[in-house]
Amino acid sequence: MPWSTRELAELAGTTVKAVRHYHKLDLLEEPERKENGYKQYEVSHLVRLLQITRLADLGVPLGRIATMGNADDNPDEALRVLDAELEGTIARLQRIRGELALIFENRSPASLPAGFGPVASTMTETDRSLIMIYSRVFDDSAMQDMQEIMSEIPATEADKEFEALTLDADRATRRQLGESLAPGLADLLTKYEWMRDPGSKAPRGAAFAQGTMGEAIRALYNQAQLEVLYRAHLISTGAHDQLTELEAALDAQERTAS
Amino acid sequence: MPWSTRELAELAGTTVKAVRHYHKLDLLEEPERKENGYKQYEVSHLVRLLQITRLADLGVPLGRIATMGNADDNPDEALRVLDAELEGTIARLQRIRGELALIFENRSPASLPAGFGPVASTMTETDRSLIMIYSRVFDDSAMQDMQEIMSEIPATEADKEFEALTLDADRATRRQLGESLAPGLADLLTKYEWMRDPGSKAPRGAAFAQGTMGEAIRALYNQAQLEVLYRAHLISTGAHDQLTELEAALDAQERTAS
DNA sequence: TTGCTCCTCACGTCACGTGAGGTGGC
DNA sequence: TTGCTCCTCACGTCACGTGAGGTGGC
Repeated sequence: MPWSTRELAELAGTTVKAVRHYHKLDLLEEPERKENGYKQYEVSHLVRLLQITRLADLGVPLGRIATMGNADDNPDEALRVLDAELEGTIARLQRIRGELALIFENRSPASLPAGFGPVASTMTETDRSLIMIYSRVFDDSAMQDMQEIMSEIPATEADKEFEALTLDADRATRRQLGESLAPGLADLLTKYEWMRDPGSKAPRGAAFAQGTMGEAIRALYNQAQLEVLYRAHLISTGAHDQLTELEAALDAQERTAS
Repeated sequence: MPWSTRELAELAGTTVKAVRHYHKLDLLEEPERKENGYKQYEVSHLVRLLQITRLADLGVPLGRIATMGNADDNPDEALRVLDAELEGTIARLQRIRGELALIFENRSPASLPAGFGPVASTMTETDRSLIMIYSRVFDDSAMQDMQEIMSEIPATEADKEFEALTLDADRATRRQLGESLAPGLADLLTKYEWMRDPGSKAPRGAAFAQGTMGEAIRALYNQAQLEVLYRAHLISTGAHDQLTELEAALDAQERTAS
């Protein structure tokens, strides 16, 4: 007594839909039918179906099963290929699990690049956004340095004040804060020479790096913070002329406003 | 200067199509557009896109990313789930690699159930088909026994003769071969008690097992072989009456034919 | 008649990729 | 005008799953 589609599927440990799918792909021959159109499967179909499901369970794509013939031949090139693919997949998944382990260990947000986990708790949302963007612009050595900075240099009072600085901060406050931040910035520029020329650590070019960094900083800080950053930058690089120019421009602005 | 779709995608290390896909799934907000309809992405979009690609790279499904909010929160339940899934996936793939290693080691056909690799070379195509089908009908202990039989009991002259037996084999040949095979079969029935009642090792029921086995055997052996098997079975189980009946039936058949 | 099986489309899933067909910018 | 970019559908991929809508068997 031949088998119905359901019986065949259950014998092979698969589903009716899968069997029909294999017919459509010409992996499995269609059997004779009864007068009413019902399919009648024979042992040959079962054997073939078992071959298909075995290979499919091993992870061989159906398209490859088709070209493997009956695959009862000896260990095929296709299986070697599959094995190599599996090796790669396993390695990739294990790397991911490694990253997840670090995330769990540090309770760090998943979106930070690897390595910043341990210092994530000391970072503001703005810091994190900047780091995410920088990691797309700078090379690994630069990111290493930034990580070092984050973990080794404690936030000063001035840093905290800077973070909290609002748009309406007055000029004296902005000037003082710029001056307070300058020494720390100068230290950084001494310790990390490349920061004077960040483009040198940007694989996609200095112009690209400058543009992206600028865009990020302008979006993430308010106007008062941007001025303070600019002041600290000018002081720490000894650009006194430009500092004088800035003060003059602000004088002019105030006069216009009043 | 805001970014175009392509620029944004490249900054984030992904593709234009992926970005558009995230829009369609409402994972990423659509930016303002220029008069000509071109999209203009800001830093906020880049930050969000980097979050999305990071999670997607970790293997979080996009639908889950959507419900994770900005996912900048601490290690989320979703990541624990993901980690557990990864653990399972890796284990499964490693099991598969283990099976592949056995296949390579024994140069055995992939479609045989695990364990039959080492004896595959001694098996005929018919043997392999039978084993594949039996493995869907009998439990592991029964399959273990069959493997033992295959590996420990060498093929006799009679076995080889049986395999080669064609439909036109004459009655004397059939009778002799049945008698030659009977002692081996009797040994099996002594050593493996359950073979007298194979249904006892069939998780899906004795009737199902009988039906499937019968179907398989009838399809894989020719009429002469089937008769020889029947003879050996009757002799080894001591069913002399039925053997006499068989001979009588064959006598009658010959008379009719002549 | 009822409930169950079998059949054949056709569309859905997942994360995009691949054109098609049209427009804008230089 | 040419070549390149951007845009929006619409369909394809992979291995089936999920109905829909209809028929046969008891």
